[in-house]
Amino acid sequence: MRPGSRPHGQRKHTFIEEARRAQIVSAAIDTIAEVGFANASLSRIAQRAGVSKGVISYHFSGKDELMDQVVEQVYSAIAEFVLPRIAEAPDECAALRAHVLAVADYMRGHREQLMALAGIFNGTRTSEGTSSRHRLMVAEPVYQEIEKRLRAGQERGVLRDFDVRVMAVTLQASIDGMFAYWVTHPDHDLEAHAAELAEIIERSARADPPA
Amino acid sequence: MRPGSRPHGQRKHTFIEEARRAQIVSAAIDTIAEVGFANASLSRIAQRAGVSKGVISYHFSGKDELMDQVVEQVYSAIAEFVLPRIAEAPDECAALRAHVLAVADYMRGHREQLMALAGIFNGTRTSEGTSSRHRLMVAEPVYQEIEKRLRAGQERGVLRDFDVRVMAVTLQASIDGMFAYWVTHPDHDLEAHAAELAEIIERSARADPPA
Amino acid sequence: MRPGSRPHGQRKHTFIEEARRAQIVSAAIDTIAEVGFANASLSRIAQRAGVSKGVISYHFSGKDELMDQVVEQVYSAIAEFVLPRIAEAPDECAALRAHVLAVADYMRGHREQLMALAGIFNGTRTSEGTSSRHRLMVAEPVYQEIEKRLRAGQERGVLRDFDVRVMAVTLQASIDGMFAYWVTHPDHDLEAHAAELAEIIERSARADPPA
Amino acid sequence: MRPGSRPHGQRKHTFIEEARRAQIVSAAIDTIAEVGFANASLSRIAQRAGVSKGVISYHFSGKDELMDQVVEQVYSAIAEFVLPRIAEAPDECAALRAHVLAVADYMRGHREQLMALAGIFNGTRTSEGTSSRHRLMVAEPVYQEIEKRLRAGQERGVLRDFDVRVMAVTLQASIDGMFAYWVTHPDHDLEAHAAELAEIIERSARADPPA
DNA sequence: TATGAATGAGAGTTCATTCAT
DNA sequence: TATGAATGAACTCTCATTCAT
Repeated sequence: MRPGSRPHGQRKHTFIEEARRAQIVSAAIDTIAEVGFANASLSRIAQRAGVSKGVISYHFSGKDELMDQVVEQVYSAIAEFVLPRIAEAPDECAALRAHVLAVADYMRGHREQLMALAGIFNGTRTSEGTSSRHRLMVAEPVYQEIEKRLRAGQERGVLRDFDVRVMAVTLQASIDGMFAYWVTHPDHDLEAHAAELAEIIERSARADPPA
Repeated sequence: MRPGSRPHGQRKHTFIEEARRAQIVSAAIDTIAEVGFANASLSRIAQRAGVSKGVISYHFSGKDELMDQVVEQVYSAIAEFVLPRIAEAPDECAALRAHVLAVADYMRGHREQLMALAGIFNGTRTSEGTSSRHRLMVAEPVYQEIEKRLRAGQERGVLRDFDVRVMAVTLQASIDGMFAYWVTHPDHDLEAHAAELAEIIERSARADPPA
Repeated sequence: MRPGSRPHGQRKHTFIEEARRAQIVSAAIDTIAEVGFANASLSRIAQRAGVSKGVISYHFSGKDELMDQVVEQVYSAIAEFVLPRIAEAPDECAALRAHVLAVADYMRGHREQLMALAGIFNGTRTSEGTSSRHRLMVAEPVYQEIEKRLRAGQERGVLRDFDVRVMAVTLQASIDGMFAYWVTHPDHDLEAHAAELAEIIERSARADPPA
Repeated sequence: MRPGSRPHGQRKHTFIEEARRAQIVSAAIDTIAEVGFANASLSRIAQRAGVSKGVISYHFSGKDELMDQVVEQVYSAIAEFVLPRIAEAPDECAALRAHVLAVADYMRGHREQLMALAGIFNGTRTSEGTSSRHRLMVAEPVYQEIEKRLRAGQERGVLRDFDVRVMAVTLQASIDGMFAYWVTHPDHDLEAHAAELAEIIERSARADPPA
């Protein structure tokens, strides 16, 4: 709508434009993490960003686009951190362990970011009523990589013959659960939890030893 | 502050009173399932129930109490269905399988109910910003039973020496994940998923065979 | 309206009917005194009376009539107490003193009643915007008596030649002020205040001594 | 809780901002004067101001702040008008007269303003049920000045040895009563009333002539 | 670009009143 | 007579969005 007048669409953004957007996205993350998605009004976000409310409307087509940007940015950061760790793994079993441990590592350093992510997914409902997402802490490219590894592991005989989709969903859900538990129990030993979870996953996925 | 002569407290409720409450709770469940917790206003709920907005205020002290009732009712129903199935299991390993399969069975028949439950938990934020809950589909008494079984299984040597808390959290998260995946993929074979998940859980928890 | 079906108009009331009305009026007084007129909903009044909300609507045509009854009852009680005390006064000057002291006496024993009265007058606005009343603690018959006495005193030369209306208004306002001050300063010595006020009134009203 | 980026706190207000606030305060005064405090909803006030309801919430933190502003503004205006008139008085007796006459003068020109003031004080109840105020038409600084004058007059022997507090309360109440009578009897001669009242006050307060 | 101002819809809640039983 | 249930309007307040400057 109203072409040219607003930088919302697929336009090329200027540098200063991008800086403002990043600043606002960052303020949104902090705000959601602190007061929850439901209470993260544009007013509050603008206030935290130190800009006026109108600025947000100027740079984003609406609250929805802002939230989309938050999600995108957080997912990019996760993938950038986690993917290399998976890549280093010598085999598929190790890759699963690496995934769990890497995400836990990332959690420790980005609690707020991830709380915002969770807040958005939990608070945003599609018109059909429920979040269109069934996973939180796992970015799309990471998910793809995991599925690929699971299949490769099965082909190489390292992993047993489970349903790949179910295993992937379970893995992600377990990671999300770890995060949720940690958020509600801040003194919980995240590292130990990750180690235990890695063991659980490995045992559930690895091929039976030859008789 | 405390409202007038409304039947909110621990009063004895008449039959017709209880009927209305049940009707409203039911309308709330349907509404949340359809439009999500965030959009489930009292107006909409009342509209769906076919009553005026004031009726809800008359029968419940506020939106919070209504949501509490929804949660309570759904959890009661889950526990009533799942606990006996667990109880029938011959040993701890079977109990874990039974749990997974029972919950999946319940899901199939109560999709909307559980979507509402998820909606409430996801949409309700504490003042600190995130849901105080880290699990959804597992009612408190069921959780207690599972922890007890895990410990008993370890003592009897049927289950290996994992961290009980982590295993319980993972189990619940996996079940929640199964539900979330099914909700976003309605054609997904829930029964098959449950069977796969049960296998995953059992493999991750059972004791190693003697060498 | 709806003649015969409701006992609101000038019908003859049965004994039990009157008892209920008195009970409700009494509950209204207590409620207003405690929570203020603005917060004295019919719900709360009914609750305090131990009856259902509908009973009030049955016995009174509406909230307005109930409030009218409260005022009427309180005023009757005041007049019944104060008029004899004025009547005993030997002369007009003494009558003014007697009035002030009698009302103060009554106040001490009927704080709540009078707070309710004040609450109603202050809280009820006519459609023209302001209370139609300019005095509170002085019932109509008492007012008439005072005006009569003031005039008589002037005719007999005991009181000086002031404007009777202004003096009466000032007298009433001073009494209302005494009550208001006492209500906001419960430890205030009401008896001493009344004595001082009587002196003030007498000095302002009595005839100058002959030169 | 605290709202977004609204200009409520101790911010520097722009000129246009102040203009709007003044406009809304003015509309509030008119509305309260016309329909009474109890019926002066934000809707009505906004309607009279010719703005939307939200504007009030934008410029004031809530209804309470708006009412506070009304009171503050009216009291400031009263004090600004009355205090100089008292200051001009040659002695304490004249100061009392000046006070009464000045307030009456002010009333004549600001009927609506003062009706709004009365409406707010009468309509606003503390949790204990009654207005925390026992006087209306007398602003705090004026009250202080009066008490000071009364004491000074006693020390100089111009005024007799009454209880200062009681005299001050009575004076204020008499003024409030004059206003209330005038409001309910618009044709009443306010100037004559004030003159009579001044005489009443002076006679009640001045020292006895030496024998 | 950025802002403060304004809007209007919608939220939850309270309440006087009505009515079938 | 008395009740509990229901109504619908009105309340204050919040918020995403729009727009003139």
